[in-house]
Amino acid sequence: MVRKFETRVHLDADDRAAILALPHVLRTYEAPSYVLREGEPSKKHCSFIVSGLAFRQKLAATGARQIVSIHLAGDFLDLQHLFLNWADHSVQALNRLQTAEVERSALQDLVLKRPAIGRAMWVDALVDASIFREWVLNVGRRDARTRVAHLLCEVSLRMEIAGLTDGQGYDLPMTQEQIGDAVGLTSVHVNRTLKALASEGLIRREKRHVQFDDMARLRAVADFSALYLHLDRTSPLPA
Amino acid sequence: MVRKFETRVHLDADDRAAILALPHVLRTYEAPSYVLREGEPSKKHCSFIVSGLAFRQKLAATGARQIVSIHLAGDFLDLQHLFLNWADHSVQALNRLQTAEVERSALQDLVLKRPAIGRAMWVDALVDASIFREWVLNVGRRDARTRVAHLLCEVSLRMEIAGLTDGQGYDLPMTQEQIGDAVGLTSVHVNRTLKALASEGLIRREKRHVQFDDMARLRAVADFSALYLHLDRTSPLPA
DNA sequence: CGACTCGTTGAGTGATATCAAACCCGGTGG
DNA sequence: CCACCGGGTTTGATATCACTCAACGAGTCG
Repeated sequence: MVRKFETRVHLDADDRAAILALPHVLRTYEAPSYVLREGEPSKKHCSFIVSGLAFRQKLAATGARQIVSIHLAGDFLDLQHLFLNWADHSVQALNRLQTAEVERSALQDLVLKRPAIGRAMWVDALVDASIFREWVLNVGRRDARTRVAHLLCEVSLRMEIAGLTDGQGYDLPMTQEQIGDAVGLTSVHVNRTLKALASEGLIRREKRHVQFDDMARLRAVADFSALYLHLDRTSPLPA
Repeated sequence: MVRKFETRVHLDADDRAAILALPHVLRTYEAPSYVLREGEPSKKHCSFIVSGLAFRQKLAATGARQIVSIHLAGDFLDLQHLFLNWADHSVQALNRLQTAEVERSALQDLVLKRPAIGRAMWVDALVDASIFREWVLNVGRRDARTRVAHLLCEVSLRMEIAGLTDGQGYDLPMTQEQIGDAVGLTSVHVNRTLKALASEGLIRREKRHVQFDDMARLRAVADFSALYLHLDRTSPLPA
């Protein structure tokens, strides 16, 4: 399962063995529990998602919450803190979440000493950063309709890639309040926006299941381009 | 000068030599010129700032611009793309900008094969990501006053650390429109907000020079905590 | 059958955007 | 030296998107 993540980025040689040899602990979290808390010193271990969804969040002084990214199977949860001393944000489970934990120091070693693995991790971290940038744009410069459409598109595509859906629809286990916190809107306004999208025929939904009939049109509305997800396999530099 | 950056993160052994041995080219950009353009394939070289300021930006379909981060002397400009194939955003000079360029492949090698250097670069990239997250929060969940105050605080502190100011004040070579694009507001509203901050005695300004009399109070207003900048030297894991 | 969380809807408000004009100032050219 | 120009700043008037407050409905859990 760790391997699944590795191959996604680009082929490795035999250091695949090194990864599989990593001692790891499986762990499950229930719905709204914390994997990591803002302000804590970094943990001794580093975890990534085996199944389920999680999100990163930060709090403003007013108490307002901002969800900063969403993660699904195959994503690292605290790669972002692998080399830092303090957690600058919290990570929380969105539904039943299964993670695999490995020793932080062991992972650091792997990353620093095995070039192929290091490269894979770099790609992962840089793509995460790219997503953050896109979110800054999303939240900073797009109107409500575009914002939530964009979120739906991103999650859809990433789920599809992770093999969790066929791109036609999926269950998004987020409350409208959480969606609002992710795109910088009120739950009330998210509700209205979702209804508007539905009445335009851009999405269909019942409960928390979302369905897309015309992804192309939705993407147009969402100002969505998959470029920032860097889905192309990164070459070891064209040599 | 490359060294300055390295020591900032944490001491290295003799691979300092490896860095200094890197062939590099100095280059200067004038005010509004591009260092990198969104959508381009990654360059053959990787540059970081010797002097001057630069910023990253992305465009929405409406033509609206979002500035996604600001960089000053010592910052890497395209570390963010070191292992990716396409630029997902543009980088532009804010004033006269001097950069040092090194071969991308040479840098990759260094990062992947020399653990100490790799660690330093990791820290740099992860801190950048942390700043992106803070910006998502800033733009998503704070009101105008807090947003621009926060931007002023961040730039001030980072400049101070880079030795470019004493924290009492500095020249911010951004138009109000650019400030707006950085915090997700209109230039008009930025103007009003700045005036409000000034009339509250939180900042003094003439032209583009900003002066702080009571940084503590400004930070309180800005909801600013330096935690996300991860200024503490990162230890190679407490061993 | 409460009690709770989440979703939905309405009415009223407010923060920020939009539009437009005036102003300031450094630069340039006559 | 002055007139003009252009980019940036400042200000006012008005518009609007999204927020707030509040209530109600539906589903779920004990």
